[in-house]
Amino acid sequence: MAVQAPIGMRSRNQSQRRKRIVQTATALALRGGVEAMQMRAVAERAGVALGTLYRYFPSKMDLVVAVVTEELDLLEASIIRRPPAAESAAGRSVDVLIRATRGLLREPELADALVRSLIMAEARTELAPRITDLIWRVASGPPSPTAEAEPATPDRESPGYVLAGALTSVWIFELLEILKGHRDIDDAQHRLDTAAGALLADFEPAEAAETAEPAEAAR
Amino acid sequence: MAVQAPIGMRSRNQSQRRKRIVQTATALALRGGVEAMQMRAVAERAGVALGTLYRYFPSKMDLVVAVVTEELDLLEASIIRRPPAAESAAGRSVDVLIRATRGLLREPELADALVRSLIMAEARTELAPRITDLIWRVASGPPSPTAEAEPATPDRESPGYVLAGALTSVWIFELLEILKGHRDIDDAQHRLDTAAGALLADFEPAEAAETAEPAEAAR
DNA sequence: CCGACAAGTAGAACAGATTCTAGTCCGTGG
DNA sequence: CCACGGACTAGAATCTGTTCTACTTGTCGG
Repeated sequence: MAVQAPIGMRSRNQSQRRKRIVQTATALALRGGVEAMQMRAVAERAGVALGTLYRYFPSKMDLVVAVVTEELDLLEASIIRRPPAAESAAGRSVDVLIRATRGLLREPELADALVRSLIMAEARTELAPRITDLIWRVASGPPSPTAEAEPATPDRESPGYVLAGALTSVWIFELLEILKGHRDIDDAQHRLDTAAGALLADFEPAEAAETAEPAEAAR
Repeated sequence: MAVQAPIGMRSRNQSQRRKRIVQTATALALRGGVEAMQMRAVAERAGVALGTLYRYFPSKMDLVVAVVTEELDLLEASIIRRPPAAESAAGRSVDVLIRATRGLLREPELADALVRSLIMAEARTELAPRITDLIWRVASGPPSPTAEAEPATPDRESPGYVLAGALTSVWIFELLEILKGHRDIDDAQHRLDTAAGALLADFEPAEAAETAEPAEAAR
C-alpha cells in the first residue's frame, strides 16, 4: 500500500495526516454520533493503521476532543463575526450561549460529543475554560471591533471570572438537558436568563476594564 | 425497571435479589471504583447469572445509578440529622454542598460514579433534581427543626428553584474539577460561595433572608 | 554505504459490556 | 395432572476500545 508521498518534510505530512484523521472522525461523528465514530472505521477511512491512529490520539476521547475543538473554533469565529448586541453583560452572554446552542443543535450528535467532552475530558485539553473565556470577553466589554486590547488573559481568580465559570456550568447543563430531551431551547433560554441575570448582575471586568468603556461601539 | 405489582412471594424474592445485587455492586465500587464494578464480577459475587443481572439493570449505568441513589439517600439523611446553621440562604446551601463534597470525597471512587451518573444518566432516574430539591429546601427554610411548613413540592418553574438548579450545576462541576485534581476543596468552596452569593442573593420563597454574605460554611 | 531509529502497517490478541442460545425450574390456570 | 409462561442459569458469542507483535520504510549521522 503505502503510497508514501514522495519524500518530504515529515512534519508537514504529520499534520496533514492528523488533519485527515480529524476530518474523517468528524464526518463519521456527524452522522451516527460518537458511537458511529469507531476507531477502526476512522483508521480505515482515513487510510492509516489502527496503531497510527492511536499514536496520534492515545484514546478515543482525545480524538473526540480534537473534533470538538475544531467545532469550538468555528463557534468562536462566528461570535467574532457577529458580536452580541445586548446592553447588559448578562444579555450579551446569554445571547452568545443561545446562539451557540442553536448552532450546536443543528448537529445533535456533535453537540452530544461536545458536552460529554466538556464534562469528561481529562486535563488534556481544557475545553470548558474556552467557553468561560468567551463569556468573560463577551460580558466584559461591548465588543469594539477594532480594539484588540480586550483582556485576552482574564484574571482567573477574580469574582467576575468565577461567575462566568458558573454560567458556563449552567449552560453546559442546560445543553445536556436539551440533548436528553428534557427541555426545549426556549425553556433553556429562560433559565439561562434567570441564572445569568443573577450571576452577572453587577458584572465588572475586574480592573483593566476601564479601557473598554465606549458605551455604544460601532457595529 | 418498574417495581411491578407484587405477585406473591416472587416480588419479595425479587427485591431481595435486587438489593443483594446493589450491595455487591456498591462493595465492588467502593474499592476500585466503577471500573472494578464489572458486570461479570457483580453477577458472580451476587450469585446471579449475567443474564439476570441484565434483567434487573439493563445497562451498567443503571446499576451505577442504583448504587449512587442509595448514597444520595444517606446524604439526605445526614442533612436532616444535622441541618445547616448559616444565616443566609446562600450560606446554608454552600454549607450543605460542602459537607456533601467532603463526605463524597471520602470515597473518591463513588464520588466519581456519582458525578458521572448525575451527568450522564438518562431520563431513567432523576438524580440532579434531588440535589436541587435539597438545595431548595435548605435555602428556603431557615432550619426550623420543628416546622414542617416548608412545602416538599417546590414550584419548579419559580425563579428561586431555577436558581437553585443553577447552583446544582455549579456544584456538580466543582466536584468534577476536584475529582479531576484541578482544585482542592477550599478552592471549590470559595467558588461556590461566590456563585451562591450571586445566585441566591435575594432568595426568598416567602420569607426574607437579606444578609447574603458568602458565609463561612462549616469546616 | 551502514546501522540505528522513528514512524508506519497489517493484523492478531485482549478486555469488558452487552446480547444471544438452550435449556431448567416453578407457580398457576385449566 | 399438565402444559404454559416467566424468571433463571451457564456459557458462548459479539462488539468495540485498546494493546501488542512482527515487519517494512524512510531518514540521517558517521
